[in-house]
Amino acid sequence: MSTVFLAKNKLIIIYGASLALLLLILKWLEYRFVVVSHSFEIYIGGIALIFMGLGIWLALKLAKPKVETVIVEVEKEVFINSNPDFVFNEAELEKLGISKRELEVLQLMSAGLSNNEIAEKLFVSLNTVKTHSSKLFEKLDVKRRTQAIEKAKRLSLIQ
Amino acid sequence: MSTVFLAKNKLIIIYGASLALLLLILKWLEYRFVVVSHSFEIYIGGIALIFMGLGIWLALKLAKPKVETVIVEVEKEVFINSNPDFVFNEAELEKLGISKRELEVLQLMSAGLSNNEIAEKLFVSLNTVKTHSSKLFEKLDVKRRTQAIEKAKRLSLIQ
DNA sequence: CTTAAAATCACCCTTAAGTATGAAGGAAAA
DNA sequence: TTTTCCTTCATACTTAAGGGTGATTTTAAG
Repeated sequence: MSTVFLAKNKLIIIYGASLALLLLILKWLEYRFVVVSHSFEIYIGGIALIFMGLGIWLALKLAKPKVETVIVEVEKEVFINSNPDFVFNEAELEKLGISKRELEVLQLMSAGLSNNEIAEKLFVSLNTVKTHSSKLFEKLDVKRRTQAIEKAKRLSLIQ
Repeated sequence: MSTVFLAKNKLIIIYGASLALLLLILKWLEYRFVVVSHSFEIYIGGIALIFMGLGIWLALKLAKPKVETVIVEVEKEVFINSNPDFVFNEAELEKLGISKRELEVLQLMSAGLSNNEIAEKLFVSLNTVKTHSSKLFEKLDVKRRTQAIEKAKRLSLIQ
């Protein structure tokens, strides 16, 4: 308890001790002043210097440290896989009669997946994916998946 | 020149002026001391307070600020699908070692053309297109043309 | 409760895509 | 001048993609 008290009030104790020491020096200087009567300016100068030093020390110890914040900008590239100004063209989707599952297949096609990978991802057979893609090509009036991707992107059916 | 000098030595000038003012106060207090002979302690206390204040002010003014480095990660959004502000990533193209002809094939692939159509358009044989596309896939580290298109768009190699 | 569309899957077949390997001419760099 | 890369093309082969047809089950709408 007492050690904690000492540690917490360390600065105050040091400051108090310093003041006591200063008073002693003052008394001694006063005595000297009485003996050597014409050293008044030196005495005042000493007091001034000591208290200025104390002020500096106090300020440096107690003042909140000035913090100069240096902002280092670290560029972190974030690839956005979605166009911010992408608006899904639901009207066109309905107009073409493309179903939910077909759209899913289309999106995965566009991501570069093969029919087999799409089948695995959607937990259906390869044949199912082929059926979906075939119907998709009919509805989009295209012949290949690459054309389907190009057209779907152009029509804002996919991002 | 003189204004610059004044600005640069502002602190020193202010400090000098403060010292001059203090000397005046000192002299005045000295006069008071002569008149009212028993106010010595008050005089000393005043000196002490003034110089301590000066010390504190000096310390606060002249103290070197602690430099705190704050690393701020600035997310640099890299949009890849937006057509209007498309910037061709030539650096990435060179980095991957993709040739002019390979880029042409890539662009036509992305437009939805088949290898045969690309061959016709570029007046080369189907085998040549296949060679180009194979090397393209190697360089892009992909396995299919749909993947190549997706990655190339992501890297801003094509629009 | 029908009915139609959607989703699922299968089989067979054709075509396209992609791999591997080799080769030859041309242009630019070492 | 040699070397390297690009471009071109060929053959043979494997795998993926796509078309056609038919069938079953599920789901949502009339």
